[in-house]
Amino acid sequence: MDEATGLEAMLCFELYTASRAMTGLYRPALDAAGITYPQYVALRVIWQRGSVKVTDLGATLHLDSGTLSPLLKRLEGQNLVHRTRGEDDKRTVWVSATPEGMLLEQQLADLPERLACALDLSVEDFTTLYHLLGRVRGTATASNL
Amino acid sequence: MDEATGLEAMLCFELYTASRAMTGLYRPALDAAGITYPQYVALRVIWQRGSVKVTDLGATLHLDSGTLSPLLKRLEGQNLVHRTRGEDDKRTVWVSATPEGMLLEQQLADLPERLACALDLSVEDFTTLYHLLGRVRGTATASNL
DNA sequence: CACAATTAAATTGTGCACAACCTAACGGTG
DNA sequence: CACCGTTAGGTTGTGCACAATTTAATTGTG
Repeated sequence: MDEATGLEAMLCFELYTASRAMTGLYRPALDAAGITYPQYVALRVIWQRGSVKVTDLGATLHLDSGTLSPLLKRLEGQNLVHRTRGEDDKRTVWVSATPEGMLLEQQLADLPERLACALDLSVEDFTTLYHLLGRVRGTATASNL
Repeated sequence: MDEATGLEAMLCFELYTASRAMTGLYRPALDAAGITYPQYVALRVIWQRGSVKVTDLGATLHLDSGTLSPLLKRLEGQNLVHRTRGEDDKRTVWVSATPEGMLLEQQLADLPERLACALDLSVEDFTTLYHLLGRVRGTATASNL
């Protein structure tokens, strides 16, 4: 259909570009808040759970400590989160939002809904896409070729 | 459904994780070939078109020179591509595959089909997902909130 | 209790994504 | 021809993604 690129049939490429386009949609609002998209999704988990172990955060976001350690350090540097070693198990680090970090939750509360609307998908298409993506992630994660 | 994360309703997060899971599926084969996923998609365009201007490559992949310049430099360092300044317009740089780079095309020829099968999606689901992703990318790229 | 195996984070190193800036080349107009 | 605005790539700097290694704390077993 389009000009020949050798990429037509690659679902992976569509995922790759759609994902980047979508985070680009979040960028203006997140820039204004002074955070990045990965920082934002980490904050959402922290907001929701109150206090999270780094391991659990990583399991939820599918990110390892190599990504999360510096990311959380930057959030801590901005006074958005607080980190403390576990008292029972001193290996674990608990992350929670500071008062300043909690303020951000209110400021960004309408963001996902607002941007989902900007996509101009029907509820059916949105739901279909959402579930197919979940299936792809599940299968791809489970696969060990 | 899952444990509460504050991420349930975020299509963007599903895209973000599904995309990373999918490129992870490509990783073993690409590691064996000595290239990364972004290098692979760039090579696919180069294989298809024979010779490409950096600008056109960037338009196809939705990447700018800040990403492509070092990426192509690394591919050139591996003797997979060759870069030459345009004769008519010396600002443009043409990229093409070396013989060694062309060999890779054969070696990786069955990759997308093989991995698409690993996803275990019906043809209908695959097509639906593919087109919805295209719509999302199009809308998200066009939006300027 | 001592010690090996495991686990949690952090660190290091490579490469991508993207913004901001820079330089060279081109193209048109006076 | 000289100048100005535009275009093509490259460079720099920040932050993420991920593999591999390191360190410290914990757990299990003899």
